[in-house]
Amino acid sequence: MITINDVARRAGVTISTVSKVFNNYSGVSKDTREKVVRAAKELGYIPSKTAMELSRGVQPYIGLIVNNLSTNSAKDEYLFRLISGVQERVSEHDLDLTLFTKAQINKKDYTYVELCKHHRLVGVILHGIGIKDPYLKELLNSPLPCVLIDMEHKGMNTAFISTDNINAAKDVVNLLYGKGYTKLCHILGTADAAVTKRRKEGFLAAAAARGIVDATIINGEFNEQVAYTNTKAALKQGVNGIFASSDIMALGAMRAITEAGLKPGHDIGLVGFDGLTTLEYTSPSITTVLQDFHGMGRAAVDTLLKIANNQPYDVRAHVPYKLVERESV
Amino acid sequence: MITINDVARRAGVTISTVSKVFNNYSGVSKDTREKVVRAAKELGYIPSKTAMELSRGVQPYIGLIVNNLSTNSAKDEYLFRLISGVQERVSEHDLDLTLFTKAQINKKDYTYVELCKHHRLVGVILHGIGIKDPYLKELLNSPLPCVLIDMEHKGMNTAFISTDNINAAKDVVNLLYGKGYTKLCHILGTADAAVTKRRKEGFLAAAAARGIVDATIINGEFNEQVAYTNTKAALKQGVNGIFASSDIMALGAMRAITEAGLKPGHDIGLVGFDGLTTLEYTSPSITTVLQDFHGMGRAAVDTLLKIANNQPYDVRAHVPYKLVERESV
DNA sequence: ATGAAAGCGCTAACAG
DNA sequence: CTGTTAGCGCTTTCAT
Repeated sequence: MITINDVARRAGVTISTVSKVFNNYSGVSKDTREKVVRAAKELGYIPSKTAMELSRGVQPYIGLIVNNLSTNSAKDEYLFRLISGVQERVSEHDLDLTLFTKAQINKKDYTYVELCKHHRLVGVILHGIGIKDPYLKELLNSPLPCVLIDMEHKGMNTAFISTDNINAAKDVVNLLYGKGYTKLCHILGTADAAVTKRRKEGFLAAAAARGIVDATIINGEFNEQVAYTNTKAALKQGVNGIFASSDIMALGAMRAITEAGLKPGHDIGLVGFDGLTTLEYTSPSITTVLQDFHGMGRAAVDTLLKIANNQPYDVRAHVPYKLVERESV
Repeated sequence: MITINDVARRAGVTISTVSKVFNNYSGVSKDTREKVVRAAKELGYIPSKTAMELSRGVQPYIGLIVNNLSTNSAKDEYLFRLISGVQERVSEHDLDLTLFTKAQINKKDYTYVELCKHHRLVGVILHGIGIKDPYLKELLNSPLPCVLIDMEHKGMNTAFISTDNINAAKDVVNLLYGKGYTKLCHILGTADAAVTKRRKEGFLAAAAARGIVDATIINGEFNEQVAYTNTKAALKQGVNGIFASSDIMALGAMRAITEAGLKPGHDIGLVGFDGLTTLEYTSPSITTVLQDFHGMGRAAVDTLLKIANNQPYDVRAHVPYKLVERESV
């Protein structure tokens, strides 16, 4: 490995001069600078990031912890968008992203705090970690900067980022209502998820505002099959405007609807939540709330750095969503 | 930051003893070991990865360079699977994954080789980097271990991993033929992609084996719209068995077919390539070749480490695929 | 079994 | 402007 010493020797200067050149510091004559640059190029010198980090004492890594990376289901799509947004913004800040999954961390029985310290993370972005996680609390109560995506646990240096689930849900209800679907039904996600609660909240508020008090609420657990089964039952009760709390569940609902001989967008209105590409290609295509996970990823990085740098930051931030109207309403 | 010195002081030993304890070396009495462990725990000591790396001189990172992470199209799905496989296997080896995109690298005008050196990569896995890339050649000709996914450029410490595109394409043809679709049409991907060539090769070989010499070949450029347009024209020529070189193009072809008043799986056979979830949800659902990108990611990591450790490795390896038969044939 | 000391590659005062 | 020197936190001989 070519080190700063090799370059110094070749250029006939000392290592501190070489260091100055590579850090673009002033106080190096043009001549020397050129000599150094030439020597470095000839030797193919690349500064060691490790040594820089150690001597500078900086921690140029941002962690992203997600529940699972290999579910192999369609809903991975938004996780991908999240990763892509985080990665993009991290690299714009000249930092590196380090990706972790919950399973992998647990296997090494690290706590999250230990993980962050060991990996020199300035902070960590979390997604899909349930509050039941034993180590989450410790992390949130530590001074380590955290940004939670779609989660709402309080912590000391913690911020939340999500879609404005309440208003999005209201928009959905208003859309359904506006199209004449008034026998409303809401398919819930898993009960402990913050997004489930918020969307339900928005749904109920908007329904009430329209004078609807007999809306049906069923469980879907963010699962296609469960949504399918329960929708089937709900259809027998005569609902005609279904708002699923996730696209996966909308897909299940759609199957139930079709099998019941009904036609979404005609006899019945159906809206999902997430923005999976797949919903564009079904027949009929399904209306959904398009969440900007890429944007959330970017925002999360910025917020994290603000926290880390003791700058003022919003504890709760929303990223714009878009209600995409398709054939199913 | 708590360092090894703090622990040593507290435990009443020297840092070399602490180091030995944390590396599980022999030559430390049970008593001392316990003292050290206790002191470390009390202080919340976590060893610095940076310092370990520097003093050991090791490079525990594996790079994954992809063309682009933010295309926001359905085909991101397989990229996600690739990342997830790489990440999983990398972590099983107790290494870290560092993710790069081509755009981001170019912006910093690094060559890939420089990037790898600076980021202390033991090697790099590449996907979607065109041979026209000016820095790719340099990388391949360097001693740096490389594994290429779906690419076929030779290099000095380089291996390729992909689906067995030729045989998969043959299987597709045989399936279509077996179902009675004999007026075959193949929609090509972008001309310079290795996978395009291989799939075409398989298609032609299998068609010829069946005595079909008048197969239609059209361009699709891995683009839904292009595939749609060209399929429309091909349909007028009377083709009835279409093999698209990617699922995205199959989606375009499907639209053309439907608009022409034909019914896939009835009047016409349609098969895609990739395994996008979306194809499961279209009506009719579309038959496709399911590629195991997760497995490719895992295999890539293993191969990379073999190259890095001077172990024998297969320059070319295939990961099993699965022809998933659905309603479109 | 334990400790002293050199060194990994680089940065950053401080001298000259 | 350039060089000297003391770290950064840890590993690793080599003595003791």
